[in-house]
This record gives sequence, structure tokens and C-alpha cells, in this order.
Amino acid sequence: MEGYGQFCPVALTAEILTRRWTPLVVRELLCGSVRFNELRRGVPRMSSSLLCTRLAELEDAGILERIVDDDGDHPEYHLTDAGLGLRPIIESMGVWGKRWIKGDLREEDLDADLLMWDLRRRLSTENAPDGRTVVHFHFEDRPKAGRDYWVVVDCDEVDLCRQDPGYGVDLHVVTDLRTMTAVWRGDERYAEALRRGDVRIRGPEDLRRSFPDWLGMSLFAGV
Amino acid sequence: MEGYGQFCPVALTAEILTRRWTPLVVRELLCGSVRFNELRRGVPRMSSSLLCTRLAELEDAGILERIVDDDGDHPEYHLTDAGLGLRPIIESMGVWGKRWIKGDLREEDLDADLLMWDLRRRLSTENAPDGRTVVHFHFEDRPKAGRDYWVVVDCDEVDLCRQDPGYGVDLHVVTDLRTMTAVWRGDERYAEALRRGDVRIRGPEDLRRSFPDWLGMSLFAGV
DNA sequence: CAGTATCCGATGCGATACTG
DNA sequence: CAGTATCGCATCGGATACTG
Repeated sequence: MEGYGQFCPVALTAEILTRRWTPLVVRELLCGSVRFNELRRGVPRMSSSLLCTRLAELEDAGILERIVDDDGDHPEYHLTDAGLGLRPIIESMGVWGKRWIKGDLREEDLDADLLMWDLRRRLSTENAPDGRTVVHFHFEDRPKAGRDYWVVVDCDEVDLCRQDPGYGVDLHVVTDLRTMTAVWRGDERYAEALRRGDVRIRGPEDLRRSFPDWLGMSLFAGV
Repeated sequence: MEGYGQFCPVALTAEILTRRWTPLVVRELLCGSVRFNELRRGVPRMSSSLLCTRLAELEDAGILERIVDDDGDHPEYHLTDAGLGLRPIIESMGVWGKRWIKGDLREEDLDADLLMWDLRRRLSTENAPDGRTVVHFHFEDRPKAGRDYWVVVDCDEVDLCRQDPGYGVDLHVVTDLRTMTAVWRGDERYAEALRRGDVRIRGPEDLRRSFPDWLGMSLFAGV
């Protein structure tokens, strides 16, 4: 891509930051992803080759460092100070999007994998019950293959599975993807969705009650 | 351009805002440009057809309104509230660029037309001398055709000319484009450039002395 | 002044396959 | 797991010319 031919700092920043997928890769890094395949899950529709290219560009721009531990060969990508400095940009993009992009989400922007991956990351282990808790999410409007997710919360670890991990399920959540996404984004209140029956929940009373406290929501839900 | 297929507000914003030239068009609008050809001068390397397309996209996105006065047909582009809400994004991009993009400006990012157009806009008429003042900028490193600019300050109006307006010149500024750009961006202090002889100035003592007070600098010079 | 229209070329990017 | 390599198409956008 050609540059803009402008000395203005906005233009110089735009040259780096407005390439396709780049803001989302930075968002993932800011959210704490460090491994290649972690990043991939945050931008599932991006090809691995393009992710590679973008990571290299970001490294060239001094935004991240690729760190290879000398014993293992599991590289990690860490934001530099310059990279951390991008937070206000990404954050204000999120705030603006939440505030001003109106209307229902497009069908093609719903993505259960992504939703569950985000949810996993923001789930509050502190507020979750002690011991191991398994939550089964069932998106009844999805095709069979992509309908079920199990979230295993154990101490400060959260695992996301596509198969029943076999420990038994403590809490069943039955809903549709659009509703769960809206709740996650803070477009809709959990309690309200529950009341309307768009979310159904099955399990012991105390778990059902505490669930919304540790479920977590999008970073921008508050806007 | 395909979307990102994500419900995340950052992704939704990025779909609109990261198209080529779009952030710069928004920057111009935020700086107060409202007419088509005003905007063009702020993004001189952008083709008029593409500017058209972008303006239409921004209108569709609810970021600006195209206002046609019913008597004349001189449309104006005004940011909506949503558009004004983009300021934090553009501003943080500028701040980041100023802070973190290091090294000398590339030769191809120097642009005398753009510099003078920016400078015209930020010149402080309040601090300028009373009556009409003509400042002649001469970029000695530029080819003959793009070397000379005259800035006419009169009350609260500032005009930029490519020909000597013929009122006589009150202040001559001789420099090179890189130095003037660096001073404008706040990378270099005016006084320092003057001392080093990279800027030479000719005219009455009082004008020479007050000049830096009303010359103005980039919005991001302070960073 | 404020755009449209048209054309064409580069290249960005998606898809797919392959590797240590 | 963490990438490379290759290929080919679509489309974006630059250039240019034209208009009311």
C-alpha cells in the first residue's frame, strides 16, 4: 500500500493501523493474547498467512516484539510500549462503535466461536463458585455441529470445550446466538432476556442466581 | 470490502473507518472543512472521484450530512453528532503518531501545498498585527513552480496565494520545506531553526519578533 | 465549483496446501 | 503448534477526461 504523502501524524498512524485486520490484531494483543493460535481464535476469519504478515508489519513498526524462548520454540508476541500506547485508539473505536452503530447486528457478524472465546476470556474466576463448575451453552438456532460449548471454570482457570468434558454439567444455558451476543455486548439485559424466555437456564438455584455475576460481558458493554 | 464478521464494536467501527483515506477525510471535517474543494486541499493526493465515494459512505454511515442550501448549489458537508464523536479516535491517532513514529519524515511525505494550507488554517488572527500583513514564504529547496507562497492576514481572514498578491510584502521567510515542516510539527523549535540559519527572516523588527506568536503550529505539536 | 464516468492496472487478500 | 508457499481473482483506487 502506498502511503498518504502527508507529514500529519494522523496520516502516518493511519498508514500502519488501517490495513485490513490490523486494528483487530492489536485489539487481541491488548486483550492479552500472546500466542499465534490465540490470536487466530480472536480473528478467526483471517488467514494464517495474513496474520503472519501483519505480525511482521507490527514488529517492523515497533508495536510488538516477537519473543522466542531459547529452550522451547513457542514464540510469543508482546506489545512494546508503543504498542500499549495504541490502547486509547482501539478503545475509542470500541466506544464509538457501541454508541453510534445502531440497528441489529447483521447475521454474518454473529459468531459463536468468537463469542465463546471472548466470554471465556472475560469470565470472572473470582466471582465464580469454588471448585470446578461446568457450564453448558446450547445455541438452539445453530446447526448441530456448532451448537454446543462447555465452559469449565476451575479455580483461576477457564477452559472452553466443544465436546462434553465428561465431568458432568452444573449449569445448562439454552439460548440463541443473537440473544447471547446481545447480552454479551450489553445491548440487552441478562435478566430481561431470561424473563422473556430467550435465555433458559437449568441447574441448582444458587448457581442460577450467581451466574450473571461471573459470566462477564464485553469490555464495551458499559457504554 | 468484505466486513470482518465480528460483532465486536471495534470491528464494526474499523469497517467504516479504516478504508483508504477515510480517517484523513474525517480529520479534515473535524478541522472545520465543509466544502468539497476545501476537503480536497486537505487530501491533495486523493482523487476527486474517490473523495466523492468516501463522502457518500460517510453519509450512509450517519457520520456526516450533505447540506444543500436551497438558493445556491454549494453543498456543504457537516459532521453529525456521530461524526463529532469520532474526534477521540482521530485525536488519539495523531497523538500516537507524534509520540511513537520516530525518525525523519520521508521525503515523499513533505508537501508544501499541504503545509501551507494547514498553516493558513491554524494561523492566529488574534495575535497577528492589526491591519493587513503579507508574509512571503520561500522554500529554497523546491522547484521554481512550487517554491513561493504568500499569506495575507487581514483582520480575521487569512488568504493563501501562489502569486504575489501585489500589496507589498511585510515579512520574508526563507527556509527549506523539511525545516518548516519540522517546526510546524513541533519536532524542532522555531527559535532553534532560526539560530541555526535554517530559517531566515527579513522584515521590520517588531514583526520578526511577534511572528512565532501568530504563526501557529500543528494540533499535535504539543505532544 | 462540485462533482461523474470510465478504464485499467497493481496488489491485497482469500483459499488452499504444505512443513518442521 | 506455528507458521510458509503458492496462486489467482476481485476490487480498490489512481489517472484521466468530461459535465452542468
